[in-house]
Amino acid sequence: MPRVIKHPEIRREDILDHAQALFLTQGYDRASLNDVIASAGISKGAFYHYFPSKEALLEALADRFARQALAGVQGILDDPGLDPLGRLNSLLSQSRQAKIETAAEAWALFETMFRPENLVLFHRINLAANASFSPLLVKIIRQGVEDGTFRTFDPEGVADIVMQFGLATHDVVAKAIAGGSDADMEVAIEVLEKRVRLYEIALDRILGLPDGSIRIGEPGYIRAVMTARRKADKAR
Amino acid sequence: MPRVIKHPEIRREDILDHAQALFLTQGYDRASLNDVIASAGISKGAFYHYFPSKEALLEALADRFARQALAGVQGILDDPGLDPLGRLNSLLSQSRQAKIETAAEAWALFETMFRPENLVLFHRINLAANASFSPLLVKIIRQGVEDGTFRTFDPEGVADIVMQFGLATHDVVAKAIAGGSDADMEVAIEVLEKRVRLYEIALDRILGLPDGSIRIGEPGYIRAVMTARRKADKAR
DNA sequence: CTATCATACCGACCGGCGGTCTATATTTCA
DNA sequence: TGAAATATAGACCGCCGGTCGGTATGATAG
Repeated sequence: MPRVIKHPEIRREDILDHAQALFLTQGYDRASLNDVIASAGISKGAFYHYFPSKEALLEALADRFARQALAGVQGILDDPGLDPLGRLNSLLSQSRQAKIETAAEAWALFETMFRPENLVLFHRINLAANASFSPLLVKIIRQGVEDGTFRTFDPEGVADIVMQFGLATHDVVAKAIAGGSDADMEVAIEVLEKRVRLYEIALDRILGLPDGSIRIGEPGYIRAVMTARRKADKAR
Repeated sequence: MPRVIKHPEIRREDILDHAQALFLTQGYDRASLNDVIASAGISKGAFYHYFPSKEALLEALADRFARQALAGVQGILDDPGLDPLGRLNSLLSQSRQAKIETAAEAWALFETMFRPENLVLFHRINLAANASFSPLLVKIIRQGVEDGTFRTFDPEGVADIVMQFGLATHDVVAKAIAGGSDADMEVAIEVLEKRVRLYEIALDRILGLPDGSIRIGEPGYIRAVMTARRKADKAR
């Protein structure tokens, strides 16, 4: 039987792909290394040739996630068509408004990301994302402070709060999505929209802006994700 | 050899004590069940008589933590000597101002709590603490809204933000403590105090209070913890 | 074309893990 | 006092992440 040898980088990405699928569905702890190598169709020796440990695999996966997420938004920083407030709003609504047609994917992600068995994976991704997003945010806020749009004595701190709110929003969305009946969903949507409004106003005031300046995502997005969920449920 | 049989509840607490010591020093994943039972001086059979799994042990530990933490503050809710703002401030500074003489303990806790291997343990504790603290916070904020001290349309949301800030502060403290030289420490203290001031002002504005109303802990607390750290370092 | 060597890969094997199970000791109380 | 309920012991199980000696493959130099 001839051994199939792919280009090293492709093989590495291959392993990451299979690991991602398994980790997201079963969790980092529950998906064993044997599962990963079986899924990828390689031997243990091959795996340990590319990664020094299961832990390192997790780390690489988190890095890849963060890099992909960052790639989608880093154009915002230098977009000459936007002022600082516009940039901040673009960044805040990016992941949400992006493409409503992928709401089903968004649901799948939310559904898996906040399951407790994915805590470790999620935490790593978060660390990596934080490390790449935070400087971007800080730059935007600094630009705004310089041109007088924003008022704050601690741009890094505000950036941290923005990241916290972003994460918390995802958390609330995940909880809303987890709900059962249609009535539950409507209530959850209301709660969620109230929460998002609170975060918007909070950021307005922290940055010394008039209420209504900051806009986090489209309200329709939540309903779109929920509808995608309903469809996915029916399909089962 | 006569078998020593303690009162069931005492035995359970005993196991929790030993597990706590091991989990906090080595982390939940690294400390094996065998380590726990060896430390507690019991057999595997005895352990599984009291807990259905290692996971359940973790859960019980988190619950105990949360219960202890809550016990220290629940008197605040009904303290007739405090108005809503006073209650909120008491709650916010409680864990910090409490007893400066235990700064060494506080350092030990911080030092261990934020180590990555304790992520799982810490997350559980946090969930449990959140579940018990949040209703308390919501009640206080509602009281304030009713008597006109606070202005917000989403008390639960504000409570969530308060919890977020509290956690983030701990995180920043932990990072500050992790630093190396004395100069590093001074810088870290400055950053931290700036951050706390930001959180205070943010909460002021979110709740429609004049700047300077909310007070999160004593500024001296941080320095006290840092000093305790320096002592502990020297002792080693 | 061939010898050489680093790279890519294989899978049996290892210690230790969380958890199960059967047997036994101890307590409780009719 | 004796039987049922509770508490404890520790050998054992399947599986996990990781190691290791060995083999196949590809690039390079003579």
